Amino acid sequence: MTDVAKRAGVSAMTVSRALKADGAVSDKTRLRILKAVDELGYVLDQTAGTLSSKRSGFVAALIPSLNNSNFSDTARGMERALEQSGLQLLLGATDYVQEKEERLAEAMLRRRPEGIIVTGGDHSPKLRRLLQGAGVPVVETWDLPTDPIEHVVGFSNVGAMRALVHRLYQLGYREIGFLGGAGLRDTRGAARRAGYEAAVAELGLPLGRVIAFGEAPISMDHGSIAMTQMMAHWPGVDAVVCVSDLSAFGAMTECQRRGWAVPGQIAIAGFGDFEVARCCHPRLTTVSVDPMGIGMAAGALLWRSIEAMRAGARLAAEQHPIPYQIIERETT
Amino acid sequence: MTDVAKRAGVSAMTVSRALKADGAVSDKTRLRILKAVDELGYVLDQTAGTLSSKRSGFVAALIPSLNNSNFSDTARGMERALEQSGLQLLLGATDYVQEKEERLAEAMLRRRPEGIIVTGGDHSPKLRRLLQGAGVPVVETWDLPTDPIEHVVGFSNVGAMRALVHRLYQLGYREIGFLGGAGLRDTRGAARRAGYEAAVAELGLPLGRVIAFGEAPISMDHGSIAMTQMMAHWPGVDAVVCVSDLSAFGAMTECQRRGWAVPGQIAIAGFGDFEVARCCHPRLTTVSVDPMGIGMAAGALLWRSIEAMRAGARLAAEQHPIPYQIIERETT
DNA sequence: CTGTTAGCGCCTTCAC
DNA sequence: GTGAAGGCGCTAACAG
Repeated sequence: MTDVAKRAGVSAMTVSRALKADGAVSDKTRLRILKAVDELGYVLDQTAGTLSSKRSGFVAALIPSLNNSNFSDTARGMERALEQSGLQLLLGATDYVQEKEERLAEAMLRRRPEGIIVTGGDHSPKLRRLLQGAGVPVVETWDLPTDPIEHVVGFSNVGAMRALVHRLYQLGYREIGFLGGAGLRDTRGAARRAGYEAAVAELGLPLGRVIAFGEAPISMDHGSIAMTQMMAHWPGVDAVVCVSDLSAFGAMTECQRRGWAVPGQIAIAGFGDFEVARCCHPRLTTVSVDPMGIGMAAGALLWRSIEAMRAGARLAAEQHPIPYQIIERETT
Repeated sequence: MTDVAKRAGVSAMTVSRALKADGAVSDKTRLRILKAVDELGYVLDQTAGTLSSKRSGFVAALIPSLNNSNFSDTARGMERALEQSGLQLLLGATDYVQEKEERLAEAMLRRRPEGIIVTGGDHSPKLRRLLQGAGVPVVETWDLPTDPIEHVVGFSNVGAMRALVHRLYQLGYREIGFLGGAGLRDTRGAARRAGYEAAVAELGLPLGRVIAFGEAPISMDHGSIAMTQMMAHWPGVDAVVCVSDLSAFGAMTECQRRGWAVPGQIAIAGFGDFEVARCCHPRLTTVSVDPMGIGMAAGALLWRSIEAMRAGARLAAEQHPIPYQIIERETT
């Protein structure tokens, strides 16, 4: 910066101002400075800026998986909401593993983010302490935790899956199965299973029609294998709901390969409204949860909270429920 | 850090050492320090550490899209390769837009990454200058640029698509079409189209069987629409190759909806070996390009280059071609 | 194995 | 609108 200053015939302080959006520098001086910057190929060292200004200029977001359009849409929503703020979004993928979430959060916090967004409401005690002690706003997404850390933007996975099963009941299905993952890594998946179990109990439907295997992320292949197992164990099942559209798609193609008519012999419903659900043949019934809306709401809330914090205030914790919607297509 | 030091009865410097993996501190002292760290909820400020040590501890990777398993697998490969290095990987998505790639790269460089990985070999002149002037190792991936910035890990998209068309010719197809995007945003997509055009010219097949519309990212829906257009314009086409498996899948489901037999009436091949290509019915013929292998090779190469740089040396530019493979399944 | 000193590159604060 | 002084929190370098 000193080199640039010398070349432009000003002080380093003036260069610093010229490189800020709102720096009070005359147009003539700024032009001279920008020319020097360009000639020298100078790139501001934000690391030093962060240290002296105590503003890192970024927020961290932790999502379970990059390669899941639900979460990457959420990330795009956050990016869009933060566009005007000047804050950069730094993403980390936890691979559905709490321990990795913890390590990643700590790595982010060492770089002093001005806010942090996490997925779900189920975190290790250490992570909760870390986030609460970080002194920056926190938003939990994709869930409605009973004991939130601070802000929340999400929906009830239990409620959404429960509503789907009730709808299938209305449509006349009487022996409804569930395909999902084993293990508790995917806490939203576990909540959806709980919603399924609550619904079949309420409706007096036969219990136990559950195939749970494999760890998150549950993929298309899982759905294929789980479907085969389901029909082997419970040949009378007339509809299956799946933890996500990906496994629902795998289940459906398995039916097609085996010559089981969908929805004639067996109905299938997914969760998440992925592109494959809209495009496949027949098209999948599913639950749409507006992932980009979650991201935009979370980003906007975090930004308001950061603005409050910069002004020395503190935004009271907010809860934003996001609506979901059952989308009936051709597989039911 | 001073607070921690006081509590542990040592100097700040000793705390700093205790928090590094290889710091020369006695076990007894370290234990006392870690206890104080825990009690105070202290989190190291890496921003200050970066400033004084001149090591930011992260590398930047720019990919076109997060929600594309090819690129997210590449990212996972890079992460795996960098695991032992202690470097954190920070991802940025360019959405296939050069201007956004440029902005993102500059934002990353302001944070002083120790290395940078970009996708493709086609960048704005300003970005090239920026990367060359950054003084850190650069790896270009997913392509074999004729004029690389420094290191390269990739394959020829032209060659891979050309090989696919030649294989279809061997199988007996004589009127082969191409479905892809319009515009040049997706430079790899443009290269694949060039490979298709080279092949049909070489083989003396009828030219012009190309439907190009829509901007990247080309999705399943694009494939459906493009397929309809293809059959309207060129009803004699007996095989289509697609810029990616996603559009190939959309094309196939469109055929199923319209009652066009695949592969009986029309054969379909995709590109990228996405999960949907392995799982759909019938299964898609495609080109597999080992995205995780690209990521691991790129990450390993970058790490060697960073190690050399830290030792005051400089690794000569390397080119790593990654093999691709045609996978014949049920749609051809 | 531990401590002291100095400085990383920028921005806050104050002065003019 | 511009400049000077000082310090952000840490680590390199050197000393013991």
